[in-house]
Amino acid sequence: MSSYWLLKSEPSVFSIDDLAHSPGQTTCWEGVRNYQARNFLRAMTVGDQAFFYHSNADPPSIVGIVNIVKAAYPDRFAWDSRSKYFDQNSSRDNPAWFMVDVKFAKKFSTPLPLDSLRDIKGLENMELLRKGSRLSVQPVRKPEWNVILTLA
DNA sequence: GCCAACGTTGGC
DNA sequence: GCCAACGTTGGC
Repeated sequence: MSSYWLLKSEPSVFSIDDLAHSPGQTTCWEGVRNYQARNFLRAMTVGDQAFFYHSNADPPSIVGIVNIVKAAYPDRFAWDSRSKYFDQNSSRDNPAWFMVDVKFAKKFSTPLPLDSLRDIKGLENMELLRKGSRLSVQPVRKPEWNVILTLA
């Protein structure tokens, strides 16, 4: 039984087009530095799907779908002192942070702006729409997934 | 640019 | 263990 997720990225840093133009249309999803988000990353399995969300965008929107193609493994950027994701508390012996690999699956012909999702029936409890929600990796319930697919 | 919401840090 | 201070996220 596969699961559904939502991944946030600032398009000025890494957009869905960047992913589509990456080698093999695949990238590692590095830089998650929040424990709850990390735990969701570790719960992912190959075959899971995720919405690709553009945060800090105009307008912030769900823009497509990616597939999880590699389950969680240590985030090596946490070990790189030159990386902005460096964390001295993460060691090779005892990694604190993890990443998965995601592959481009689909770009919606029309993005779904955050604002347009707020009054959609069936999305009332979606994490993305919760006031103050900041999780960059979040689970999506199957009914929510299906509602959004229908919209797209 | 503002600021609300949230997570983390560290003094006590 | 509490909580104030601080830093970050991300919508607006």
